[in-house]
Amino acid sequence: MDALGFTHHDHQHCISQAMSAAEETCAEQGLQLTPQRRRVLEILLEEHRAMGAYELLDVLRAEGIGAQPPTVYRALDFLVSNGFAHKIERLNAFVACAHPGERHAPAFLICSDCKAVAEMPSREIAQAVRNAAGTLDFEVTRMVIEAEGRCPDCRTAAA
Amino acid sequence: MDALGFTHHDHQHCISQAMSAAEETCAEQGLQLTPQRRRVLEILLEEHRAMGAYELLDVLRAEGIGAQPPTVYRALDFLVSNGFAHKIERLNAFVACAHPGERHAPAFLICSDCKAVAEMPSREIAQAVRNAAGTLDFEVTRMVIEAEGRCPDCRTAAA
DNA sequence: ACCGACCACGCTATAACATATCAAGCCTAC
DNA sequence: GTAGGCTTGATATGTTATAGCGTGGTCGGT
Repeated sequence: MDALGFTHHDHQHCISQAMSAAEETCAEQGLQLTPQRRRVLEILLEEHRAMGAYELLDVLRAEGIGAQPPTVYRALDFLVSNGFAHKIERLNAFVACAHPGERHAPAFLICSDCKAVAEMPSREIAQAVRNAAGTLDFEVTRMVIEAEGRCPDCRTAAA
Repeated sequence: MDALGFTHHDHQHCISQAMSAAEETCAEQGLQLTPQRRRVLEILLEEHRAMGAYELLDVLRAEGIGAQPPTVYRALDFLVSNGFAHKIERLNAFVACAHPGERHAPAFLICSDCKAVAEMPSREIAQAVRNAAGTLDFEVTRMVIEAEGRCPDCRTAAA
């Protein structure tokens, strides 16, 4: 199951593209894409789905890296802070960003059946949130937008 | 700090009103508002803010109820499932519903400074989410909409 | 009255997620 | 070369959530 979008595509291509984008952004902004950070991002891109921190930890350990929870959380903090990955609050899990580089409020679709996660267009949603918040004189700095339901594949399968 | 809305109001009134609404709804739908469930809802209404499950547990224990984590989580499951309370995913915390009875996709404002939580109007946001999901042929059954930022009081205080 | 289905609850244990803290290494800038 | 900042390693602990199993109560059918 394709977990970043519900459409199929050239997987190797999007991994290398995303890694290049990350390298470029880090170079531009003086951020250090260290081996751990790099590897965690690669894993997220390879697996192409939402993964828990401890699941990532297992992967690192399987590779012989004697990692501890803080190692993974630190890498994730870096990736999330700099827009290379997002946290899915509903799942307490993390996913590689589908649009690195672009400034955006992330918004997700989560399939209850197959657990796939996709980023969806969020401009109108973000605007609606800011409007609603504005009526209460509230200034928004960050949004969590996550919709749960059934992805096209699972709808077809269930029908 | 007022945690259900950012406006002040008659607190006792909204507690009794919400409890009545809950009783009525349960009676209508054949749901059992048992003592635990009732007490947890009351606590949420009284405290009028987002509370963690273990914080609720502490309150119950302080009252001499020898509760365990599953006790609280079961009560919360019931309340959330039936629309009497909501979970704030961003905080891993729970809050009494500000509009019990009304069918609505909840949407929240969370103040980063004072931690107050308010429900905001969600109709337009919910529609925008459904629209965006529709473009990916995704059927939405549940939404998490949470905006973090600064509430009017804290904005004023900071200025 | 008895039985079985269903539901809520009590309890123990443990899983899963996340952070505090302190020490050590490594750049690089002055 | 040494001070400061950033990254890492390592231990421990804090916080949130669920699994699993047994008990008792209620209600409808017989």
